[in-house]
Amino acid sequence: MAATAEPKDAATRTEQVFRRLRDDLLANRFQPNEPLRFERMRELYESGIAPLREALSRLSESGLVVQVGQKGFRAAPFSLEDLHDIVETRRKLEVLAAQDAAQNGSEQWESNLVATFHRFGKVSRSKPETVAERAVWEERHTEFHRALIAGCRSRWTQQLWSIVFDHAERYRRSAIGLGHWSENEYADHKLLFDAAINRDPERLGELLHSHIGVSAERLVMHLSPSLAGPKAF
Amino acid sequence: MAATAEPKDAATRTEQVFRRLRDDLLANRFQPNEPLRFERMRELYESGIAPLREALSRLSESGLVVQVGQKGFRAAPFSLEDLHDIVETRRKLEVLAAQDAAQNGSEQWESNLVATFHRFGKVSRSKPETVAERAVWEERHTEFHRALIAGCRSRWTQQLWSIVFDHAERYRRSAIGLGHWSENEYADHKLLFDAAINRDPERLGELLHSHIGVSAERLVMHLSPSLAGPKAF
DNA sequence: GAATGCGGGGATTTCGAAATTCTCGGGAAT
DNA sequence: ATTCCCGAGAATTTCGAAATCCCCGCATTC
Repeated sequence: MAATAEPKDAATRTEQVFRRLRDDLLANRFQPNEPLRFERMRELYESGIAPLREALSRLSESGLVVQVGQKGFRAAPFSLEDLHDIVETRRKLEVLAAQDAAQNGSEQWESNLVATFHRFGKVSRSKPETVAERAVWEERHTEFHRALIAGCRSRWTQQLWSIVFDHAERYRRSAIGLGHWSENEYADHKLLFDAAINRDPERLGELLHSHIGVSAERLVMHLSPSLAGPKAF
Repeated sequence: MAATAEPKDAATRTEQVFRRLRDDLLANRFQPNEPLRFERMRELYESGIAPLREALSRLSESGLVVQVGQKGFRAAPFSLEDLHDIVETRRKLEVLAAQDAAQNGSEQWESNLVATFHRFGKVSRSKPETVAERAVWEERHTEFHRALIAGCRSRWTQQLWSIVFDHAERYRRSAIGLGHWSENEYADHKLLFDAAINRDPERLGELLHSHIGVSAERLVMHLSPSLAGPKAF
């Protein structure tokens, strides 16, 4: 048996396509509202139509793609209104979940959070320059927030949080290259980390609330120009 | 142009299968954890395999069915733990959404709520006896709760609420025939309705919190015997 | 007797093509 | 000039069968 458990068999082709498609969507490798035609998808993902349709169907259920009538699939559109809603919904869920984790998280949650924050810290002390560095930073950042709420007792809250966090990440990553970066990413998250480890739900809630709010404001500032058009996309 | 908008073209076969499958799942016409084999599904829904797989994929994304490895699809299992989680998550979302609706709901939301409560009232003054009556009651009940939060400004909160409410409804309807019915369904919902119309978020929140809590307790009492087994299903 | 390896049967998964539907430009009628 | 209709091309949707994989019983071996 290997060191770390690796359940990622990538068993079925639908699964592979689903994961790669989701990655590409979150990385904005498709334009918002761009039609996802099968001919092109077949080449891109080296698959028949059946697995593609299944993966796209699943993604349409969580809103990353939209399926119109008999007109196929498109990458989900962007809009300032949607961004605002996403952020607010994520904020409520994450505050609830994190506070519950701070109160009821297990020993194992705590130690996993320490390890995850350590990994996040290593890539957050300086601004990521290359695309690859930025991708790693995003991964670690997501990992940290997930680890923060992983101690929450409600599986469903975590599941719903994942959905809106995905959408938030899609917006966030669309601002890469627009100079979207804050100098105190590390310090901000350190505060969250400390409040969680100190089991201080009150403070953790306040910090999270403002952290998400501030990040969102900065994001809206960067994205407003491109999203302000008359039609939402 | 017809009187009321009817966008239900039932255009694509996948859509039809999806809707019917979802209905059958919510009505517990499949046993929890029951394998959903394609041979049988083909006969039941008069469809090829492709639309079935797509519908099942979408349903697996929201958790009504689970897809195992290369072993196909099953109806989602039941467990007391899951029920508890569902109820708590729904409670938080619905309280948040309803309070926002009470504060910010439009004129149109208000009038639609009146109409919906009227329809609900007509079937809630006496206990539904036949299966058909009970089905109508469930429909109107869902309609009322949806209309209550429809005034909420957050589309995403409403969307996430829909997911957990579906699961809650599945549990609730599994208790039909076990004498699961309360005499004061009408009175309880009348209080909610009044608080919403009076734009009293504080009171509406409290009422909803206890309404969902009480309903859940009664439900757990009825379902505990069948769900208490060593294995979750 | 218990554990291991091997096929047969059944079920899922995937493919390639047929059927259906939509798009869009050109032409006729008003 | 504008509107409406129609048909060719293109794209989606659906089907039936081939390919693949899993379960399970049985024989073999230690």
